Amino acid sequence: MRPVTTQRRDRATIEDVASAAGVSVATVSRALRGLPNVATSTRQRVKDVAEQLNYSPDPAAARLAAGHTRTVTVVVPHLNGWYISNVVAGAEALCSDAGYDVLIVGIGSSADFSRLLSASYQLERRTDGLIVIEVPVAEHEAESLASRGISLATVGVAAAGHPAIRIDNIEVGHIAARHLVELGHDRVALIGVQKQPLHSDVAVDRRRGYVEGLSELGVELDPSMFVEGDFGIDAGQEAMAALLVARIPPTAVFSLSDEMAFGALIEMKRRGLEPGTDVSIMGVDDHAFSRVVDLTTISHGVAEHGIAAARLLLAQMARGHADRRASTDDHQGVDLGTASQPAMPITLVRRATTAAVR
Amino acid sequence: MRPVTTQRRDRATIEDVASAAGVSVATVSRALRGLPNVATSTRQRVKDVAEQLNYSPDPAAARLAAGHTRTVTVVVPHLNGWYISNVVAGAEALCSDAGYDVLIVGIGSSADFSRLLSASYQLERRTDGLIVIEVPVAEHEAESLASRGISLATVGVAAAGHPAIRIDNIEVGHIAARHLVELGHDRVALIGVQKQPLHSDVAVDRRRGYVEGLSELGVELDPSMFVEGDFGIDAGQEAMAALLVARIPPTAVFSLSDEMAFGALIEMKRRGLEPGTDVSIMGVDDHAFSRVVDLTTISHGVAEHGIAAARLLLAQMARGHADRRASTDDHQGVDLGTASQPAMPITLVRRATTAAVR
DNA sequence: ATGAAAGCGCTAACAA
DNA sequence: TTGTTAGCGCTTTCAT
Repeated sequence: MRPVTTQRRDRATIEDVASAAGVSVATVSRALRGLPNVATSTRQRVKDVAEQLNYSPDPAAARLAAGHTRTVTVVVPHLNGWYISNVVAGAEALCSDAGYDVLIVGIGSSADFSRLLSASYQLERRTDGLIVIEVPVAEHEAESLASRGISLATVGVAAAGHPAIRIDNIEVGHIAARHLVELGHDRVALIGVQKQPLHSDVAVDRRRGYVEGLSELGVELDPSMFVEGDFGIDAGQEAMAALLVARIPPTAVFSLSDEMAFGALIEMKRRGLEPGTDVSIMGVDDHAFSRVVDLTTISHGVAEHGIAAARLLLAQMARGHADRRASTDDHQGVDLGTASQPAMPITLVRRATTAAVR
Repeated sequence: MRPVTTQRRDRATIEDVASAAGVSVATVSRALRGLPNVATSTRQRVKDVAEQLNYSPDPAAARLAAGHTRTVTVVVPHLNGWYISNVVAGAEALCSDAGYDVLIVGIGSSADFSRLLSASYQLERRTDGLIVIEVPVAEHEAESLASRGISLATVGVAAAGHPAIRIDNIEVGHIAARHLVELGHDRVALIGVQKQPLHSDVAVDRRRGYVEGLSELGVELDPSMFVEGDFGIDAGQEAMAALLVARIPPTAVFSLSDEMAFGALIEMKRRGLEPGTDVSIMGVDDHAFSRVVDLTTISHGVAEHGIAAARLLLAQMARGHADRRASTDDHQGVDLGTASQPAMPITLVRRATTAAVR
């Protein structure tokens, strides 16, 4: 019964490997990291010894010495929405396959985000890259990141000079307008006018596209038919309640998110109204649950968005490495990130909650 | 146009603070970390200087020197289920408020988890504590963690000797049995027999409680009425389809998760069956959308579970610190973690999908 | 209460 | 191709 004192000294260090393989630590480091200028035979021997000793470099030591962290940070407004969880899932899978640790940070307000970026938080000492999901990034923030050597890819929002995964939200609005008008609706509402704490421009764009689409199709707008919503279920229910008591209620409503549409559905049921028959309603997201209630919606990738963002980020970080290796000299910081990717695909999914006006 | 070479040398180090405050680095370190044996005046001065210099310690350096990481790792089977996302959300919030970085790792198979724990991954160099959500932890794994000084708290699964947040899943089964039998059902089914890649015992326990409850109430069991399901929507739909084509279909079904119940609902609608009227169905979780379809379910905390787990973990880690500080000598590793917490509360939520048998 | 100095385990110049 | 060595920025004895 040995006195378990501490678990000190059972972990192999680079020196153990070096002496066991009969080379210097520098060679071990090079060999294991796939750097050039190592004889194939040496490299193999080192690898074998390392494996046998169960060695792998201490991340903290490597970070301290090398200056980068092999860590990516995923920034989200919250983790309990369907869309965001799925994006995170996709991003995490790819990053961790690529050997990166992935940190996650939930942002309650834009103040939280500033704090994350504030000099004193030492973000650049914690992470090599950021995947920011639906949290707006101000121009000076984007620049600050670039100048600090932190790579960035965004999802659902844009950041000047950095790659972004997004869908064409204007087009989303157009599609909704077209679909509803084709069904003969002309008293149409919208749920989801900005009211979020952390406001991105997805709401703004979808709305704009909707408005544009409607007027192009000659449909008159009634501003009172545009109601607030934070993209959650409850907001949707409240919004629908407000719409249904209007002097002249809408015959169709476009909800900027499926979740709000679900709330709206609750309210309709409460009032004995049949979706599609009494009032048409459609959302955006193709939430897993939309199929359950047969909600017409506009579908886009989810995990795909996370994967795509991760891919861009990884590429950017790899490029950064190369750069650093190549030119120790100047290059104006802010040109990283080939920016604007093509918009991700979206498609209208016609289901039962929208139908021709009676 | 200065040659932006690199962003080197604008970050304050502990030495900058030391010299600016006219003390040694050791004193700065003590002062800033709230250690004893620092004159109040000195401490204040150091703090002021640090603030002014926008100093904060480099995490990698601190980790390397101190041996712990101020990082907690959340381990999940996947991130796209409603329950798990919410648990993660709660845990993340608490841990990051406590000043910990939170890493997230998605486990595809139990092999992935073993890899995480394998000596060569150096988990103890990456994290101080683990929150494991619905990923089974083998006994030797739990011991290994304890001996390596990694704290552990689990959610939805147990790990010998470590605190766990859980609900009484046997009781969940009992509640379901009682509810259905009280409504007069006696041909009852169950959806969700284990079929998951990473199988915990929640399914086993719920089922067992259900079976027990039913027999206690004198209801006969038909094994063919127990069908597989991986807790997702599609599985629920398939399961329900199978049940409905049985020679004698059930009059009520208990789905081990709300999501599977949603799938079942789809199938019922597809066949023109009315939930509650034609067949009663209930789930477990009180998923956000259960309200939308008026699903009877068994509710439990969600974010609360994550928060509770985080709380236990933080306490444990704090205790670990104290221990280390107090006795540099022996103490049998595996006694950390006061283990078994009381089960978290659960409640039956009666809604429209269950009703008295006709 | 404070300081000096020895690492923590690795990476990256620079030499050889 | 390989080895030597100077850090990276902090924590922690051990002195004082």
